[in-house]
Amino acid sequence: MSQNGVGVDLDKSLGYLLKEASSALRAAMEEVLRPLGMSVTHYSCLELLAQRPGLSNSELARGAFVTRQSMNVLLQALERDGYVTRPAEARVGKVLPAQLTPRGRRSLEKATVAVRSVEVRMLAGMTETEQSGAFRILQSMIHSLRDGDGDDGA
Amino acid sequence: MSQNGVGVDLDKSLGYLLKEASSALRAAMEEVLRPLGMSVTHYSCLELLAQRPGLSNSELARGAFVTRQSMNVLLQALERDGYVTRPAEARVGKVLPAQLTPRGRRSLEKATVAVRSVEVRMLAGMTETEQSGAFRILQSMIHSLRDGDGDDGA
DNA sequence: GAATGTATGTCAGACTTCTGACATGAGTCA
DNA sequence: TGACTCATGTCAGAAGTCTGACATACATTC
Repeated sequence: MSQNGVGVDLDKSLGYLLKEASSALRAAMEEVLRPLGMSVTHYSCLELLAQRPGLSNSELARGAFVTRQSMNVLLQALERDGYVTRPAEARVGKVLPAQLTPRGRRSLEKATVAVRSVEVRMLAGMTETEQSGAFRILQSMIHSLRDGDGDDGA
Repeated sequence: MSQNGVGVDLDKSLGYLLKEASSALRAAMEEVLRPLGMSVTHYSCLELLAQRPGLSNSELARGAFVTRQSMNVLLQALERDGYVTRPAEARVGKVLPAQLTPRGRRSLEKATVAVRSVEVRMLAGMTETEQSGAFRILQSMIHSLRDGDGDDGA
């Protein structure tokens, strides 16, 4: 079970640790959202719409880190069940701005409380300084990863 | 596109940022692994086996953050294609220790190089101190999230 | 020794997400 | 105006992952 001395040192890889943390966060969120009959992507979509009303399907997809095809499947279900509304036709271009219905907003309320409790638990034992340090570091990672996106920027 | 002043402040959520970073890492890994015909889970499985030969299906699943059923599907394919071997019968219990074949090891080599380059890119612009800080912070998050796993430990 | 609890490997089916493809609309540029 | 590029919404099929279930094997307890 412990290190075999091979040398690649998975135990010390920040990438692995990042994946581990993200996995733990997702699991914790799933756990508190399940009783509400909501998946993480489902919640993400609603939360995004609450904070930025009028987001399009593609924008929601980017915000929830899935493809626009996946988000479309979800959005159609949410629309069918009355959590979200979209105009039948686009006022400009093809973009259909989505809005939460009162039902969607109501459904989101409990979920937000549950998710926030998870985030609070995650941050437990970290000082303010450490939290802002984590913020900076994660942003640095994101920027570095997206910077050279396969093509060298030479 | 920018903050609407609603108040939940997704932009400042460490949970969201963690998901964003993890998503960027996964995307970067997929990008370099795709030319090698390998998925992230596929690579994770091989890397785990290289570092800890003899891991069982269930242990590999935990290491790659998927269910043992998902890992089983992958393992059977890897076995069929000659990247991995498992004994036909368990020497003790039901555990079947898996091993990389020479072909599996060869296949892993290029992938390891590719993935390491991604990790190096991710860490670019971070000092040693920041990296160890990131390490500690991520571990703290993981521990806190798993600590109270739904039931209060009272 | 028997009963219980826990962990494993595996099969089957359902669900989610993805890749590929197409048509449409806006913006740019000659 | 016309050609070109880019982004969007959407459909269809494929691939990956999950939940549920079952049989089996070990450990603990009585």
